[in-house]
Amino acid sequence: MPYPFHEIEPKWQTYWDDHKTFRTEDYSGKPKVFILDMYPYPSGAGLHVGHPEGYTATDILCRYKRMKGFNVLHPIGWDAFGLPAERFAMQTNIHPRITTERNINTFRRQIKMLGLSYDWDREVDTTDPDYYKWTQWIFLKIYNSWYDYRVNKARPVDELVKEFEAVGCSKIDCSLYCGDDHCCFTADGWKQMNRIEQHNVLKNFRLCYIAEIPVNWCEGLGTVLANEEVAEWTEKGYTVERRPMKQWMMRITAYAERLLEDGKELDWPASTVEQQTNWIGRSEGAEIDFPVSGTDAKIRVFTTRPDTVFGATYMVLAPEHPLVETLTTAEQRKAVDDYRNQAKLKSELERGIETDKTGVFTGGYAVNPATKQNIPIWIADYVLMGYGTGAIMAVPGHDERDWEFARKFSLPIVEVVAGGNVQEAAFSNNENGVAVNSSNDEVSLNGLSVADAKKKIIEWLSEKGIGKGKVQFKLRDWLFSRQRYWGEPIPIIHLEDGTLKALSENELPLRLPDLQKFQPSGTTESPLALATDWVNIVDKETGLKGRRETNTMPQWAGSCWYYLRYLDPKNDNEIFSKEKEKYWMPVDLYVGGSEHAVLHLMYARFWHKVLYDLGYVSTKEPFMKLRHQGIILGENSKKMSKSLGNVVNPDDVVKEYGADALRMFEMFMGPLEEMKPWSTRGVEGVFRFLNRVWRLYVDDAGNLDPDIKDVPPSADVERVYHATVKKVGDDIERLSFNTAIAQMMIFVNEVMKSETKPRQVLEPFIKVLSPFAPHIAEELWQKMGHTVTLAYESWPSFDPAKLEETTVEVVLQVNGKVRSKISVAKDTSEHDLETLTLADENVRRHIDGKKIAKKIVVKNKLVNIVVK
RNA sequence: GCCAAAGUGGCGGAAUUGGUAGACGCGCUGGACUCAAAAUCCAGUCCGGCUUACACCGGGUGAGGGUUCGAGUCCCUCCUUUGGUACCA
Repeated sequence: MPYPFHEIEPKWQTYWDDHKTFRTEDYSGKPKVFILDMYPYPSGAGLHVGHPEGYTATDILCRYKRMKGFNVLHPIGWDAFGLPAERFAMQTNIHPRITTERNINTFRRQIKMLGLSYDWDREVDTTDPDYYKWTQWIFLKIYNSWYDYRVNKARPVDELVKEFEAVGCSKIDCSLYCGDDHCCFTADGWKQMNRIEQHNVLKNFRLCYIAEIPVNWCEGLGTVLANEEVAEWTEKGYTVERRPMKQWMMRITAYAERLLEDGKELDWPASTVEQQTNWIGRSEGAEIDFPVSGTDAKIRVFTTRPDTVFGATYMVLAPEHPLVETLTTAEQRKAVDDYRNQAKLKSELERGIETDKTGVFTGGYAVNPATKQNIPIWIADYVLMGYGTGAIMAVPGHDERDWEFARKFSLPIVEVVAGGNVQEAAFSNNENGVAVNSSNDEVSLNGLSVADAKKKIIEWLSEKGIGKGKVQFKLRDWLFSRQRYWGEPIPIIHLEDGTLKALSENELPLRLPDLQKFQPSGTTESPLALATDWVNIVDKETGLKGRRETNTMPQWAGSCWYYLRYLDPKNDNEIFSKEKEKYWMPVDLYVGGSEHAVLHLMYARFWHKVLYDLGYVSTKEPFMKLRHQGIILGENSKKMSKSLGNVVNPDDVVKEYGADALRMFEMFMGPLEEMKPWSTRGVEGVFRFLNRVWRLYVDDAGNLDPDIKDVPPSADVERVYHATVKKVGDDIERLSFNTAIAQMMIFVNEVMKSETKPRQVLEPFIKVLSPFAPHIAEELWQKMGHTVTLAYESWPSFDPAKLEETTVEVVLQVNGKVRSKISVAKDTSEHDLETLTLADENVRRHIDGKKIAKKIVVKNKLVNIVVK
């Protein structure tokens, strides 16, 4: 008969619930630790076996830390806005609120079934108006802030207005905001502007703004997607097209440098930090203006190799570049128009697949500012409008792409860095090269290293006002709006005079209106556009008619700050109390899937930094230590999927083997971070172990085994016990749960072998087991005669002296090969070891008649005799 | 193509600092208990050779090379797998 997990698991879950065993006190005298799980999206399919993996790992750590005397914050909640619920609503007209609630209830039941020690009084739900009120509040904070590059932080727009009133924009580098410096104004100039004019100046500064840009429109989903999201949905078979649309953007680019810099200090998986680094894509170089021949226009390019400017023999603009229109000559008009139309039809993806270079000549020429020569201007789709300035100076001698293009269209190739053969291939990997053919009347780079040449040419360009050093990022601003119903409404009103008006804080939450139908509006607007009563309003302050923003926030919004709401989840007056934030933050350990490496984890860091700048949080970074749990594959080592029929349902596993067995198996499978296949046999293995544990303590009648007595343990049992306490503790700290479980198995095997059942080791062993298998542990603890939960019992200590064996096995090697093993007293001297080795029969066989060249003796470990 | 991580028995994996490779579990083989089965318990299990047996010998951590008394662990080259990225100027 297997042990009665069916009875004891619900029993203890009820006990923990009734006693609020895991409720966390703020400001207890104990040291704090904040251990966070990535909260789930409560899908209709229920929990899958991937969820318990990360959740059990953190649960074990939390239960261990409680026993070690820590005040542990370990909350859970629901990332419940999202597309699946809305798509279901489109098909059924059942309100997503209803399906969401149903799914949350399922998830909550399943999570409780696993015995996870969350503080359920801190549960959050992103779709709850009491929660999204604060998501909207943060949106307003971001909207009402601007990034002050002088002090490198976000500041309230109010302060900017005060500065404008005092000194105009004289102290601000406007080019960082509106992109040109012709609009500058004095204090008087500011005061003379009307409301609309002032509004239009400020919108260039806000961290949140509306822009008309080419976005990723997904017809199938009826919404736009952020660049970061495109891959996910195209993989699922949706098509995404580029389309210019007015969308809300967040100026995450202002934080590029800090996201990069602060990321270096985090205890995160290196690959995750690197993914973010790559996504941010910092490169140093220069912006250079190339005058267009015969006009006043200039083409601005970004290059990382300003030192090669003398080798720029032509220019290339992206087909969408605004100057193409004016540059194109009559003869080239048709070819250019054809090419541009072709390029428009091609998606980014198609552009990427084609490696063959294409392009057409515009007929226009620019002047290379270094050589003063006329160089032709082409358009080609290998230049992307979205990066840099959408235009390049082409240096075919030292850039592979330019070289290919020049070859194909017979454009001149000039060597400006010596060391390669530019007629045969671009010499681009030339950081050790020396500049040549690079001089004019004013400046010469010849003979300089690449690094020095860069420095010198940037100086010259700056002096002449034709260029300057520049750091360019691949990161773009975050496309923040979605054409959906089931998301947080954006608390903004579009007034009839064309201005935007943000709601004030006391108007929050701006609730979603109830809809009867959830189909797309038929235009590119969200279904909210059809809720006319909700959408159309009259602004009380100005009397102007207005229309509410019909876009909603992306799913990431709620998860950008949920960890903060856990600190003070019921606070109606403020987002969270500052004192509580100071006490609990930062998150000490965050565990979740690596699929969020650049999305959630970067957006959350961004919001956190804005809140930090504005003084609402006290740490620069939210998540100090991050670990990813690996994906669990199906039994056939393939990704779990319905179509392959290899999906494992945690409900079934718990029904058959119990939650403790499921938890233990998921931890025993292998290292937390690795991908690993499911194995039903493996579950049975740990289930067998739990049954052995049960039989160790409980007799056939279900009572505490009378053989458990106050008898001294054997030397072996005692040693293994102390080793187990040490190893399990150490392994939990290292999140190395598989080896901790192996050690517990060794302990149980050892006690089973022994004649006696000494209470003095068996009782504390229950505590060691309890983080992993809390239900069976509580039950055994009770059978031992205890009346309250063991959750706050202190973790057993071990005696280092007891760990040490009095005799050790020493390996005897000849030429590095093991020839014999001897058992000697611990700390036998090196001299004695050597003597013993040379006397060993088997060693002698291998050294007799040979010359001993060297003897290596490592105390308590080995002796190696080297012979020739 | 580029970047990163990883390759260990029949399988999942262990070896934390360069020092006994294969802990622990699964599976398999044999045995005990049983009318029988399940469950449980005991023994064995990297591959090969030799042996009645104890033992002993050879090989072995993706491949090849190197450093070292000694390498799964460090270095070089290559192969494979997984993840990320893809004309980013």
